This record gives sequence, C-alpha cells and structure tokens, in this order.
Amino acid sequence: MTSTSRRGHDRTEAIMRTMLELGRETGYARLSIEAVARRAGVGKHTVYRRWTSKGALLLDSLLSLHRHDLDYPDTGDVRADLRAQIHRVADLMTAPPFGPLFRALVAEAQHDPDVATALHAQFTRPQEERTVARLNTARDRGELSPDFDLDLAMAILSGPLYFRFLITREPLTHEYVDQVLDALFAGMGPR
Amino acid sequence: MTSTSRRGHDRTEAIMRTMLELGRETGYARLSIEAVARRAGVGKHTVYRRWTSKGALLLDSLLSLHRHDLDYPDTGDVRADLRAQIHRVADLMTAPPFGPLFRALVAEAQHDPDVATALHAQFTRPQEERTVARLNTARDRGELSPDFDLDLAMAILSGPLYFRFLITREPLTHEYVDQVLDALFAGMGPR
DNA sequence: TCAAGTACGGCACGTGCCGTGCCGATAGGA
DNA sequence: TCCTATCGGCACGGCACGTGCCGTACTTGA
Repeated sequence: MTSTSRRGHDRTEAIMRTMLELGRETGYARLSIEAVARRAGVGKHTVYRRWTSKGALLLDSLLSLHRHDLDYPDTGDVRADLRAQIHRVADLMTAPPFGPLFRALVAEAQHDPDVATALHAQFTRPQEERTVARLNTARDRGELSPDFDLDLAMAILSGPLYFRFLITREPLTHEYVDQVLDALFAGMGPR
Repeated sequence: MTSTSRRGHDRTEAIMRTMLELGRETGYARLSIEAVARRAGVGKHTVYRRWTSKGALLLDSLLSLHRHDLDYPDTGDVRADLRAQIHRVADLMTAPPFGPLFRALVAEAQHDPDVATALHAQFTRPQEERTVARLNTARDRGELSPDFDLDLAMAILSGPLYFRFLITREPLTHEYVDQVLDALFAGMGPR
C-alpha cells in the first residue's frame, strides 16, 4: 500500500520504541542491539537492515520523540522570543527520556563520524538556523547592533548551555538561561 | 626507595605511554585494555590493579601529557591575559594527541559518572577556577563591571569553545576566540 | 487469485574483549 | 638472605558483535 509496507513500518516503530524503553530502564550506555532485538521480538537482521549502527538507531529514536516543532515564536520582541525558545530547549534537554538519550548520542558522535554528521544535519544545524533566522529578522528591525555576527550570537547562546549539560552537569535552569541572555545583550565591559 | 617502587612506577609509565601510542594509531575509540596490556608487554592485572576503567586510564594518560602548568599570565590587562590563555587552551585542544584523546574522554564521561567526576575535579574545575580567579583580580582593579557574575563570564568564554569542539567540530581558531572575547566585552544591544 | 519475491524470526557461528582466577617467576625491602 | 608483593602468562566463562542459513509469513504484481 504505502511505499514502505505496513509490516515494515510496524517493525521500525517497535524497535525504536523498545530502544527508548530499554534506555530508560537499563541506561543508555549499557544497551546492546542484541537486547533491543530480543525485547522487541525481532531478529537482529531486522535491526541491522534499517540502521548501520547503534548510534544511528539512537538518533532516529530520539527524533521520533520530539515531533512537535521547535520553531521560534515571533512576538516582535527578540529577547522574549529567544528566552521562551531556549527555555523550551533547556526543559527538553533536562527531562528524561530525551536528556540522557541526547547526552549518550553526543557521546556516540564523538567517535562515530557518521553519527556526528547525521546528528548535526538533523538536529543541531536546523536548531542553529532557526536561531540565526530569528536574530536576522530582529536585526532587520533594528533590535540588534547591525555589525554583530549572528552565528557568534548563536554560539554564545548555545555554548554555555551545552557546557553545563555536558561538562559541569549542573541543571539547566531558566535562571541560568536568563543570565546568559542578559549578559549577551548587556555586555561585560566597565560602565 | 620511593613510596611506590621503581618497578611499579616504570610499569605505570609504560602503560600510559602505550595508551597514547595506541590511541594515535588505532583511534581512541577502538582501544581495548587488552590491546594496551599486550603492546606494553604487561599482564592485564597490572592494568586493572592501577585503574578501575578504561576512562580512568585515559584521564591519567591525558594528564601526563600537559604537565606544563596552564596558569594565567597577569600583565595587568585582563583581556590580553584571557586572550593569551584561551589561545593556548584552543591550541592544546586542537593538536593531536591531546585533542582527539580529550574528545574521547569527554564522551566517556557522558556514561561513566566516575570518569565525569574525576575529569571535572582534575581538569575542568581547576581551569574554571583559574579563569574566575583572574577575572576576580581584574574586577578588584576596576577593569570589569562590578556586578557581572564571574562564573557566568567563565561559562560564556568556555561554552562556545566546547560547543565548537564537541558539537559543530569546526576548528578552534584564534580568530574565533577573539570574536567571543570581543562579544563578551562589548555586548550585543543596539548602539 | 495465485505465483514470485521479499522480509521476517530463530538459530548458530567465529571473533574479540571483558574481568577474574591461578600459576610459577621475579625483584625489592627487612 | 629470606619474605612477600607484584609481576607476566595463560585460561576461563560470559557477552555482544556482525553475518550466514533455513524455513516461514507477508506483500506485491501479473
């Protein structure tokens, strides 16, 4: 009927669902493809036929979680829009199962170039582009300094978030996000 | 003679050296403790007796590389001192074998709490503290806004660096570091 | 509707590494 | 010199890898 058969689609869904389940229970590091296949009641080939690595399966399972769009609001106030958007991202990265799963995926990407490429293309870059686009709109309206590099602004917003998430492992509070935003807009030089 | 015997010390050194060698050749992901022991001409117990995990060995081997201190200069100009210091860190993170090894270690820390704790205690936190201490000195001298949170400033300096290093994987150029510094000091608001 | 083709679950295989136990050899300190 | 901790070497059971094969179930198109 559909381009991919009903049965095939069901298998794909079942495997990704099992991946998420088992991830929560066992911990995302100690997962084996073998265990996922066993739990899902599926042959190992059925997994290997669809994904080339554990990381690829991890990424797809992750993406299947947040089908709700992460498009920016545009209320006319950049700062408020950025704030609302980054709060949403911080909440997403905090809450299980997304948080721990995402952490594991970033780790996986560090030693698997294919996963790194896919993660960047399907998650990180779109997010970056939405941020830069919203900033661009704001600059056109005169809300921002005209000579400020918007890619850099994006990095200054994202960087400290990832830094907390991956390095210091402190909670990604709204307060922290607000501090970063304030600093970015206010600057640090002497008054 | 010493608290740890001569022989023991030699073994420790040999294992860490082999870890670094094999890391460069084989890739830091595909390393096995078994292979390290074999190459080093050492029994597996001799490794396991010293380190509880591959990540712990990775960390120690890494730390043995940069015994040169990373203390900040203090020329009286914070901005210049930060610039010089972060350039050094960026260079360190870029060049093999430190760069790829460090990447692998951060990945390891994402799913091994012990490694995460040790990495933070022995590498990340000291680096943070040195930065904050240097900023603190500068603030006392009136070089910085008195109400700016220095931990936040540190995060805004480190975050974008890690973001590039781990997420976008673009090169950590001096130019990029300078941009971040400029932005932090100048701010982004309309003129 | 039915034949051809494909995807499937189950099973087994060889390989590599894990972490541990046991051995006899070795070397350093009392 | 002797005593003891550490050593290298070897072997083990266990697990997961990725692949092959077999017989079955489903899908598709003539």
